[in-house]
Amino acid sequence: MTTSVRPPTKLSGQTREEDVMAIETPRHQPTLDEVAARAGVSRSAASRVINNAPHVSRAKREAVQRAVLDLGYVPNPTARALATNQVGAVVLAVSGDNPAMFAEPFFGQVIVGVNAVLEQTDLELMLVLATSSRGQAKLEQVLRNRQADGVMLMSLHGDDPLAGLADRSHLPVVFGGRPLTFEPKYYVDADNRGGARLATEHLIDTGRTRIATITGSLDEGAGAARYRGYQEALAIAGLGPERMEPGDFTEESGERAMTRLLERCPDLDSVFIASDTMAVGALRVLRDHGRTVPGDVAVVGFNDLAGARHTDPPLTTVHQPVEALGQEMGRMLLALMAGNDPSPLILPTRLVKRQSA
Amino acid sequence: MTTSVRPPTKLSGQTREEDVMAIETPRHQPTLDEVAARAGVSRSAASRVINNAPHVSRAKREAVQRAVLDLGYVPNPTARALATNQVGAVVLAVSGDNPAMFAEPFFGQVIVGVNAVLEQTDLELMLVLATSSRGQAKLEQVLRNRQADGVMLMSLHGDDPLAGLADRSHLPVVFGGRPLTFEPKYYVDADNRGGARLATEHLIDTGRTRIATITGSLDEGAGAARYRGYQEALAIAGLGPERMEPGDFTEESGERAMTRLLERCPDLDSVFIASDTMAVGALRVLRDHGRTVPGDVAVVGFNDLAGARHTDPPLTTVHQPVEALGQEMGRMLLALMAGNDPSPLILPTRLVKRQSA
DNA sequence: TTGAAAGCGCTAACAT
DNA sequence: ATGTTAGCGCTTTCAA
Repeated sequence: MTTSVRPPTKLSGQTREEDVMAIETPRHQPTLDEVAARAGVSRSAASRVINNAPHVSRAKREAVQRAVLDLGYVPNPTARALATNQVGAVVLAVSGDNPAMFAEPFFGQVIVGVNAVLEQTDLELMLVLATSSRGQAKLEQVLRNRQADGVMLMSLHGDDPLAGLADRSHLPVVFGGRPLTFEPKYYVDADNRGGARLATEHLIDTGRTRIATITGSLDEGAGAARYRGYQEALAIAGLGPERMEPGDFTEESGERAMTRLLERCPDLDSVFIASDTMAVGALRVLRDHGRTVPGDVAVVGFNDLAGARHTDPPLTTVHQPVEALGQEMGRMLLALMAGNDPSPLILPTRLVKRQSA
Repeated sequence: MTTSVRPPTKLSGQTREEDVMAIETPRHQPTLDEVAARAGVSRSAASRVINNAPHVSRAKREAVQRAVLDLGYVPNPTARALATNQVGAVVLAVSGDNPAMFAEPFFGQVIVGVNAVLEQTDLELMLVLATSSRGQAKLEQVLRNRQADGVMLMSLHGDDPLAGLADRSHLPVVFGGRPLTFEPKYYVDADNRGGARLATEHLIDTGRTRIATITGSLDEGAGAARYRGYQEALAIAGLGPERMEPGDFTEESGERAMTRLLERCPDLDSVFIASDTMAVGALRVLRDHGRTVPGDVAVVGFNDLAGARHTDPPLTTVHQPVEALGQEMGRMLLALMAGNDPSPLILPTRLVKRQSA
């Protein structure tokens, strides 16, 4: 009945504090001193046991362990952080101009991967959506204040300020994907260029000769790499001229680009599209223009989204191991934090053949 | 060239420490004592200014402010946390048996919403995927150790242990969605029951009389609520008997359920399906069985996923404001942490009419 | 209004 | 092997 300033957060107010005088009264987190007292040893001894450092007699070690168990002691991470200057957390920062972009399933998959490896450790995961200037400022705070022991950076655009931020922090940094303007020392990337080549070569192998492309944002690493893969495949096969129309990974841009492509190069017999999302838009435009797929025009997408199986016709596309990407980012960061010097990683992509090409 | 134990994390090793003797030498984070010294005041005075507490003369206040600016002082959050027992972070925990589930766009959207409101504050966002027992243990750690000042809990199943965990932590907790077994004091939910009624009533209004349903997991709040909405609409219209077949929100379960439904109730003229994902599977089964949509069978889904627009035919479905859900969860948690007593919230859903019904 | 001093809970250097 | 002693950087009594 008392109205306290602190929010009343019990879900079910069934037990009052006084009711329980039993052994289990976990209101108070025991401290290291209490453990030491209970075990009849000095605090440093207790500390040594807890961080299993050497120089502790077997007897004392066991006494401390018992006390820890009895008291249910858990070291206070904040105090430890203050003393060691290590906080026990890493941050995953996602760049981008549009916050909503983060809602794409891609990031969720990456997080699942990252989480899978972090789960094996005692590190916590902080998430920063550095999509607004406010978001960037927050990341800056986190890095400056060392609220994290390591950083993962994703989907940087052009000359993204985040790279500089992370660099200045002198924290271990791993990049997810390579920015355009420089090659980070530590990164995990999907083989976008190779995947695009695979896709284009598949078009070539199935007899197409007038192969167009709709690119993603060319100021992003992935967009540029996929475009280069297309160009390479064409060059190797001696199949110019290239027919390209830029998009920005959105469905609408896929529609617009396909429309323009149809105007500019009515003779095209196939198109490699740098994302499934754009491909969905492009398929609709093709249908509206009376072109059959894959009869008149073969289409290959990129990403292998869940929906790619259900387009009409089902989309042939390039699969990239997104969850593995997250896992490897996590592993690489752990390696870095352990003082190792891991190699950058490029994960293979593969073609998933369905009906559209 | 020196190989240190600490990972070398500079991206571009262009400047050596000695090179810069200029004003900008931000290697060392200034401490409060340094600010105080620079301003010629005591540490407590400086502290008061920084936390804009009263009892500081105008002169000193300004001196401190100048020193802060000069030195680029930022309080150390860890030290502050140790002293105040408030860490400046909140945790978003997602329950569920399958980690991969988190990859669904739903959670990304929620996070975008949560982030939008957290961005206005100095709070950091921690993410815990409590999908494995290890994940649950981590959440337990975080709560026990007070590594967060507040908790948001999502998609709890049946009698999820997370609820108890959060309760015992005595931290402010808000639920995203309502668990089945109890009604939390603070929650934000979408109007699942209302949405299901809307959907079913639409079927009724367009002349359907033999209306079936494919439910989601009935041990989840959303699944159960949508089923109840269907039942209510039928009851109000006097349109029994109900034709229901349980699913679990996955596409495969949608296929299976639709197949069984067609066997059990070959006369059905419409079906309300508790998720778009299941609806995709069901549409395929209907097509395979030669039933036209919406001619023979009208179909309404739930969620309004991005893909719902592109099914064949485009799916009529119930839209829920997912990003707003995240925002309101964030707001509610802030209110709780500020010592207020916010009301639980149910966000409206609405029917999006496309071609399938 | 002001400053001194005592913590917060832990780690680590040092002496024994 | 063990304990003592300083911190880590901040907040917060308390006395002046």
